[in-house]
Amino acid sequence: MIEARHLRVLRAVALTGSFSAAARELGCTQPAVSQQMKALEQSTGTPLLVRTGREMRLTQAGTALVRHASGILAGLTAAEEEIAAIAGLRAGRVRLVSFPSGSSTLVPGALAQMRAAHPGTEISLVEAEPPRSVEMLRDGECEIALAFRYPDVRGADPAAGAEWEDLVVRPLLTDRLIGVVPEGHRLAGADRIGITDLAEEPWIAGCPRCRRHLVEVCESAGFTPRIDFATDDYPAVFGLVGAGLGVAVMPELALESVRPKGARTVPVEPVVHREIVALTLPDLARVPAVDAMLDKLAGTAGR
Amino acid sequence: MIEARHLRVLRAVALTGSFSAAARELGCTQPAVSQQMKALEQSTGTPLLVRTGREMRLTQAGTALVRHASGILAGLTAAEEEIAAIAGLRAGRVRLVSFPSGSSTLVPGALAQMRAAHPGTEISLVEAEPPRSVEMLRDGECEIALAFRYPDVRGADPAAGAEWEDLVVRPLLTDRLIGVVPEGHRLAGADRIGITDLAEEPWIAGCPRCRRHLVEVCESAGFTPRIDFATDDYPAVFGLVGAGLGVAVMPELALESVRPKGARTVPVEPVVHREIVALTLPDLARVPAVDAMLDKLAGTAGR
DNA sequence: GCCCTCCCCAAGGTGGCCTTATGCTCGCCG
DNA sequence: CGGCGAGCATAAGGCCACCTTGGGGAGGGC
Repeated sequence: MIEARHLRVLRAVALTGSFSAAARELGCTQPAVSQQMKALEQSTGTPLLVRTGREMRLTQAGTALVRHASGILAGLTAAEEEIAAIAGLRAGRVRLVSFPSGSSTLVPGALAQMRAAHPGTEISLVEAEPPRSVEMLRDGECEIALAFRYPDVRGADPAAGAEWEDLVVRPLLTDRLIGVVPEGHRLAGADRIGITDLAEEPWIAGCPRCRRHLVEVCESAGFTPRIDFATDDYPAVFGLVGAGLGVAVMPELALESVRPKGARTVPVEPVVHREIVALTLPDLARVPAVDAMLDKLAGTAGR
Repeated sequence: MIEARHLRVLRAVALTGSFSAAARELGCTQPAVSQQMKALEQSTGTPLLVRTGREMRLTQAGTALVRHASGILAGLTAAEEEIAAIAGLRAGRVRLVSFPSGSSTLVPGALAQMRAAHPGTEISLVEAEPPRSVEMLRDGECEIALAFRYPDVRGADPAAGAEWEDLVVRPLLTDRLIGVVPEGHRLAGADRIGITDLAEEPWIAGCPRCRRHLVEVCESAGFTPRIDFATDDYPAVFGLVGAGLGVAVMPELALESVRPKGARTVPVEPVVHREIVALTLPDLARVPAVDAMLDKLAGTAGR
């Protein structure tokens, strides 16, 4: 079983023509070179070097091995360089999965920072809502999943925290839910409204996860919301609310990129927070490009 | 510094998808694989594997390394196979240097045997007289040198034995010198003649080495030969003797391939032996093709 | 003839590698 | 829901490989 170390030594010997010179070039002592060559000859089972006293020559097998060695060692250094490029952030790919309102706000800034700081890296983005995005992360389809979670409302959902316990959870920012009512609504001009003020209204809910949380919040406030519509699309929510079909709550982050046409936003009490986090696998968190991207995401979220 | 052993293990892990399966395939235990992979990740400085609990996946750096590994390991096995072919006599080159009367008698038979026994080997032949052929051997221009030597006549030539003391000397056969006289010579019909019978004759000597030995033999017999001609070419010796220009002695081996035209051969006393040997370097004697060729030479000489 | 270089050899110490044994987690199944 | 098997990590122990130091021998150059 030929080892790369043997080939490096053999090449040095073939190049310099002596054990001592090879040892100097390799930064070790001459007996070390001598032993390596003996070991290599033993592992190949045939003499590779001819010691004539004055000079060191290669046998036919030795020249054949040196001929192969150049290619093999070139392949090895190429591999090492590619790995080093990935480790040194001169290359590397990060596949990011984000939910829609995250990809429109957090991601672009972080992506720009990443591209500026490490031009060699490639960041790709796919949109998916949290349950699916975490699945993708576990299935190896991405390196980072942006997700969000709501705090336990009734303490009855231990799975919310346990769901990610084997993942690296990096908090990015916390936004809050804002009420959305039609322009002509009786509460449209209020400074703030209580959630119970909307108990009798028809609701327009968001994604399944948000919808479930909305129900929990309302139920802990004492009522069950009547949900007439559900859509992931925030402009659609505004459209529905603006058409007077109901009320809604919406993450503050979503407001940054959607114009509330025909609707008014009003802070809601009690304040409901939504925590936005970046998720990755423990091993992937140690990958430089992933780690750097997490930093950029956190940095973008911090501002 | 990536080692070939690491790549073999990594490839097995990537192929099987688990450490245990890789260990079974490699014929070692699972902790061994685990340690190897840890060492490899440490030497590359970046994670290569993602342990998700259920399955083992590669990171980008890992896939890059596996991609390189296939080429590197292919190169290594190719090198090992070529070496094994040389070691197993399915390939290999032996450059033979012989003196003329050897190459016309010993060499052809040995070469035919070698070709029959090991068709993959290549044997080349160059002619050179002993001092030069040994020099070629030492200079790496051949692997085997056929040479001859005469026993010490006066014990005054320690160099004759010392000349080859750092070489492997393989005796092939011993022939003897035969006297050559013109057909009409007074001793042409003798059963055998003493060397002193030729003390007053003009001599035709051979190569420098043979000539020197002739002088030594004659001087130890009590006279100094008068050498009128010297030539390496045995047919020329016969021609000169046949023309009555002198007498000569000649190795018995040379008579096999030269017709003694116009001259008669007569055994000479005291019998003078010439030892024909194959020379090689100690390291080269361990090269299978060289060793096999030495065997064939000895085998041919034995018959 | 002396010296320098180069190689081999032997001995000692250190580190790596493999093994066995053990604990843990996860997924499966009765 | 608890048992169970598979798979990985870790720790400890033994062994081997490797490197270093020190000494000896041989060859070439001044």
